[in-house]
Amino acid sequence: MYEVFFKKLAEKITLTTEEVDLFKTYLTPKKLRRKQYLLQEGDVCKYSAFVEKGALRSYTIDEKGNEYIIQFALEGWFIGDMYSMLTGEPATQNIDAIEDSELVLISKQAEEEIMKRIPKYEHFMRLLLQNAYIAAQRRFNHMASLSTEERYTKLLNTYPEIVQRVPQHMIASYLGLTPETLSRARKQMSRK
Amino acid sequence: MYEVFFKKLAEKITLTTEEVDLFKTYLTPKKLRRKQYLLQEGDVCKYSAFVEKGALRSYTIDEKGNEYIIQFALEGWFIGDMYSMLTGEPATQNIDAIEDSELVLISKQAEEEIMKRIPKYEHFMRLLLQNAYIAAQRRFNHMASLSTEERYTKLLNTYPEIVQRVPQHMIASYLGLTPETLSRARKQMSRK
DNA sequence: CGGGCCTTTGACTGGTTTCAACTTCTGTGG
DNA sequence: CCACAGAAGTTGAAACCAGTCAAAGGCCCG
Repeated sequence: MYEVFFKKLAEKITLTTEEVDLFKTYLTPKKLRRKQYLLQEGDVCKYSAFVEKGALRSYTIDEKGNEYIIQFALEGWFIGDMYSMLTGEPATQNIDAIEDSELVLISKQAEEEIMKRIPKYEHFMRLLLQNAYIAAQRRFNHMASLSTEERYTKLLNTYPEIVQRVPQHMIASYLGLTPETLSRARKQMSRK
Repeated sequence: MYEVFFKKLAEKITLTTEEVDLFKTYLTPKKLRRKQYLLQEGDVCKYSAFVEKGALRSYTIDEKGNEYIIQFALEGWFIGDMYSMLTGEPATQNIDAIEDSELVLISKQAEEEIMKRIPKYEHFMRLLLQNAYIAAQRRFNHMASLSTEERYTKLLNTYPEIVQRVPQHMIASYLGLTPETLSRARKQMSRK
């Protein structure tokens, strides 16, 4: 149980078997069916979720019903509405499963407890957040400076798994495009 | 010396006077004139900088010479090319001063040392990164879902200081617009 | 006081969105 | 296992928003 999760931790920090056992007492497994919500806008986000298996997305919806995908999470990724979790305010994001998925849930209190008792975990989270922030900056920059085709190509090269497993209209949303525009860009590109 | 810096730390963690003294041995003050570079694309980023006074920006430049502003940093903010600093690879970002500024520099090694000797500092950085990441997600979302005018209004409400102190064409770049488009949007808005 | 940078304004262009129709794929129930 | 309904993807035409290029005015700084 929780293999992927502890493998992920092991990439950055080393835990004793006692620590692993202690750690596990704070974790909750959860399965999600395709299209099932982990979090709906308006609810308070109580858990950050680690993906053991499957694929999720987080997104917001505006007044007109348009979806804006913030993040995908495949195996080995964390997902959650950090702002809602931090402040206890209602979430602005929705999170649901793109495929049948298996998650590891960590509540806010659990996370704090773990960090207190296993400080290495805070170190791990700092490194993780650092990478996430760098990636966010880079994504931002690409969004601003690259053309439609370049953005799609970049995604294809950086995260081929995502492009393979996620429906195209969600990819479009993630890239800040309409499905029609992405479809046309792909057609254009295939002519080469 | 370093008043703003330690006030910032005190918002999240409490240091003893001994710890403060120890901390100071790792810090380097630096003054920057308006338009002076802290970091140029191609150089390796050796320091993260904390702004005691003044205003800086980080940005990238594409082949055509267009600038894309990633971040502003006023008093109390950190700035640096985290990716370059983390990996030791040449920076892709430029950082320069918008006003005459006073900085506190922390080298990568210094940072690691401090975290080892004062673990509370790693806690502080985790919280900081968490907020930075949340802000980045939110900015991203606004970029995708809001109109030109709404984006400008949002910035005006969230960071009025930035809009006041930073030249308009840099605001435009930060919002992902040309200076002309921002100028027209402002005109439009003033008609109300 | 002068020169250069910043901002504004105008005309034109082009890429993206929007709306609508059609095709293809998928999964669910009979 | 097939049939069918809904979802996903494609294609076309028209409208629109922002970008580009060019020029003029204003303001700041040396």
